[in-house]
Amino acid sequence: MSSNYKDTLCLPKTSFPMKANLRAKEPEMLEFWARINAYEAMVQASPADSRYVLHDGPPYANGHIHLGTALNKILKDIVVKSANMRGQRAEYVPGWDCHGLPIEHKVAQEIKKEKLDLNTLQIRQRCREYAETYLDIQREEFKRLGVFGVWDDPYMTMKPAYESATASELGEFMSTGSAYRGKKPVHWCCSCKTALAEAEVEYYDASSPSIFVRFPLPDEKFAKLLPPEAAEKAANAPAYAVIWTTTPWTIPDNMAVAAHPEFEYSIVLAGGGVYVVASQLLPTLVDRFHWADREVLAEVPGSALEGLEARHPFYDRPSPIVLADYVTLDAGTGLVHTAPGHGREDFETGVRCGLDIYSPMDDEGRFLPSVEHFAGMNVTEANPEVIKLLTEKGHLLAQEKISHSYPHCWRCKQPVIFRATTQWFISMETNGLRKRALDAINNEVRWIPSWGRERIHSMIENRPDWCISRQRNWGVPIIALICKDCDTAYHDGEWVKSVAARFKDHPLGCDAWFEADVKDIMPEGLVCPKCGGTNFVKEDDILDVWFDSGTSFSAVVEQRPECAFPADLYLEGSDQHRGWFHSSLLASIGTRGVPPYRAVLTHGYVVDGEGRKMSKSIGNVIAPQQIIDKHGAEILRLWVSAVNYQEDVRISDEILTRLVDAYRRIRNTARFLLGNLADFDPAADCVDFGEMNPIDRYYADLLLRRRETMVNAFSSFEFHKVHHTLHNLCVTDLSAFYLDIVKDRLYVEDRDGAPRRAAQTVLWIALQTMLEAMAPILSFTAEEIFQHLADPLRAAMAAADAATVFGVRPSLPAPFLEKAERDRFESILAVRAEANRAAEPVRKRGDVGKSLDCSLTIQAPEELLDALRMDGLDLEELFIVSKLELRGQDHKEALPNELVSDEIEGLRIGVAPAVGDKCERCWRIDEHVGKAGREGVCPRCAGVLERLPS
RNA sequence: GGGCCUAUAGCUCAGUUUCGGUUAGAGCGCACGCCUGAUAAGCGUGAGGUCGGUGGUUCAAGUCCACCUAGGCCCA
Repeated sequence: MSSNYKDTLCLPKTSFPMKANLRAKEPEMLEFWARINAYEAMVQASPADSRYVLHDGPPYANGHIHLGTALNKILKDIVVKSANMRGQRAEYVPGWDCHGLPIEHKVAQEIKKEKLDLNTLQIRQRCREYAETYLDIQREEFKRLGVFGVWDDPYMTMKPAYESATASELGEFMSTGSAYRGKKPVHWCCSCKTALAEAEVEYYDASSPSIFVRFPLPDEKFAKLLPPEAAEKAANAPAYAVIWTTTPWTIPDNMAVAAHPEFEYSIVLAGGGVYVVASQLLPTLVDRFHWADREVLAEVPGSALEGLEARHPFYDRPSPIVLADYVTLDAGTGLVHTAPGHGREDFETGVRCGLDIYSPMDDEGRFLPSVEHFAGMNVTEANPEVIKLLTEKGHLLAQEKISHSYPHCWRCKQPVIFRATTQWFISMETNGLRKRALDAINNEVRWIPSWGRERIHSMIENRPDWCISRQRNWGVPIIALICKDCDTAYHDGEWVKSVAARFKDHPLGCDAWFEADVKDIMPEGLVCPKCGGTNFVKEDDILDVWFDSGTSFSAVVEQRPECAFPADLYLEGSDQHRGWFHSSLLASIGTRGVPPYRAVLTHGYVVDGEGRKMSKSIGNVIAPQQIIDKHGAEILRLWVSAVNYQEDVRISDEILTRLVDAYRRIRNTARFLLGNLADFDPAADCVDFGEMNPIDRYYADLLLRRRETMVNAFSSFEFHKVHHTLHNLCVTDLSAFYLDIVKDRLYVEDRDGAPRRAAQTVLWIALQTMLEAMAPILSFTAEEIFQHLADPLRAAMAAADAATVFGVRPSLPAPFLEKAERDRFESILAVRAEANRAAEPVRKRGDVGKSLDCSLTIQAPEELLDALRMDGLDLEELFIVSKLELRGQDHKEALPNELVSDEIEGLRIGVAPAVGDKCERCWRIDEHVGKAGREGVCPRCAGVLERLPS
């Protein structure tokens, strides 16, 4: 009986399922998008004359994607999709970084396992295949995330055209004179006869000799550091600076002694000599050197020692004292033996102080014939001989053995040495590269967040010249010819570019260089400008992979029709201030004079729920695939949108569980809107704001304001603001307020009557607002909603032929309500909140159940009563009660279950069960039920039933 | 060891800039109710915070300064 009238209601109707079943649905949606080419449809729906160029930083084609790469790609996808949704054509050309050591390593391991002996071209082919394999794997993984782009035509740094562009940019640096050949110490394996990159070096403990050596210090200026009486005592004793080293074999290549400018040094009279050592280390040294009767003559800061001329302990040459702030007091003497050809810091000191970068060794680590005492000896052989010679000269103060962490070759496990080698560099100064880059950082690029500016600025400010050469196979060759007779390099820029141009037309790109005979490459009649020789060999170094990716502006942004130089945005993790942002800036400033990007956006790292980095050893690594398998890629996308990615972002089971909850809420809200819009045709049924009641007007305006907030948040890349706004919109604005309020009207009133159509008009605005905000983030769900829209709705939202939500460009009006009207309505909502509070104890007692059971009496000051008496406002509807009465302050008797408001001065609310019978159709309680000619229903419902078509 | 960054309810975020100024906010989750016409839904109420720590400036500090702790990125 009670359900007799259910069929006469307009209840929601939709085929949109409550349960998302993302794991199963997402692959279907991806297929659908591929079939209709949704990416292309999205791009084509945006005008070509308003472009937005996000240039993809290429991930390395090795291994599976991880949460960091997923975060990065999803952020890019949100940027691209939101740009299109706002009407800017943003195309996305994904790329991969293919050359370089990690791949060459893996391939080398395979080759070793298979016991093969391959030449350069064969190795390169294996590397190429390896990169392709992982590129394909990653491409599928990225697509699975719902990321849109030209996946069937990505850029790759190993494609012939790309390699040609890279080599050509090198030619440009050669032309301007910025590129040069120079010396630099690198890790060197004497048994493999090769340079090793940092990644190829393994550290483990080894035993080394540890020796303390005195360097004669016969400098007149030294005596001036002593007070007069001390100088007298020292007058007849020879002076020495004392150093410590664990690599005796580098003593022959010593060029200086380094002191820390701020440490205090003691000048000590002991054993007939005057010694300089760091004061703090003196006690340990006294024991070690058995200085029983020592006397400290003076204490001076390291800076006072600068420029004193010590002498090499066995060669007749100076070894000046220089200053360096890497000197420590952990061990040794506080004075550091400096061999610029054999250590990284030593090298930098050498460059800074104009020392010779001296490293007279061959590829096997044997001293050259020119080296007195040690010619032909390798490191192991030279160590005892150096110690022997120092002992003979009387300069060895102590000798021990020490076990410490020492670098070894990853391949042959032998200890490695530092050796100065010939490398190629791009000068930071020659053409003012450093200064121009710093200017661009300060004036021409927007850094988001703003501290990115300072970070990259200090890196560029302090970096040494860019070493662009690697002694490897898998990369773009450094195009140059080396004179066999005098080791001079020929690298004319135009010639380099002409060789680079050939790579474009070779099926394997720069393999052209490796397979070519030098005769076919060298310019006709080339003569060495230095020695007049004509015997040249090809340079066999390759380029640093950062040079490869750093020239993507040339290979991709300038060339692809989807892009335009300079790019609007580069978007990567904050590690790329040193990496890709850095190399791209130098390459572009160096060859184009302008930065390659207008803005640079960085995101943080993905860390676990406690803020710790993910690592295999801690066992806290979460793979994207795990999350996709459990929750779906959509939840991962929602996570990206929810967190503030400018800082490190946390992920954990709890965080994901919360996001699943949020997802369900958003989905259900959309479902409710769909259900209640099933019979709505915007073209025919929309009601003007001017004809709506105050509730509809307020919420229509509120939705438009929320939309404005979200559109702005997208523009400023504050996606977490979009997320919070969208979620609050669903939870509070819609579910807890508007939807709850207008359910009555939607279900009960005349299907085609103005009151119901007005509510639907607001729902229609809500749905469009949601779809617009969801599409870039919750792409799968937005599309699913779009596909469930009834035809008239879809036609109203998109061009008639739009087959995908990404073809939609909603046109909604700006917010329209005057502030005064908003404020007035909000003061009424504040009373509503108090009414809820008042009803709670009555409900707890069981006197009333749902809100509609209640009858409210509101007593308030006249001013507030005026506000409540708003034209056209049905307070019973707004408060969702069956009866509501207002009364003035002059009433003194207490109200039933009275609540005296703490929040609003003078407000009292009484709550009682409403009087009358429950209308079987609308469930309101009314005194006139059954009295309007229909059994069990109120007069309002009787009227509606009367008008129903039979 | 150096440069840059981060720290506000169990979780995700507001509030800090240009102006330091009532009782530090939201949503989720949680607890307790209600509803059964959004139903593996929906509504209501409530309890949760020494604003990482210490010290300083000030009439007044989540907000400004110094130091410390924990964590992250990049270097050494």
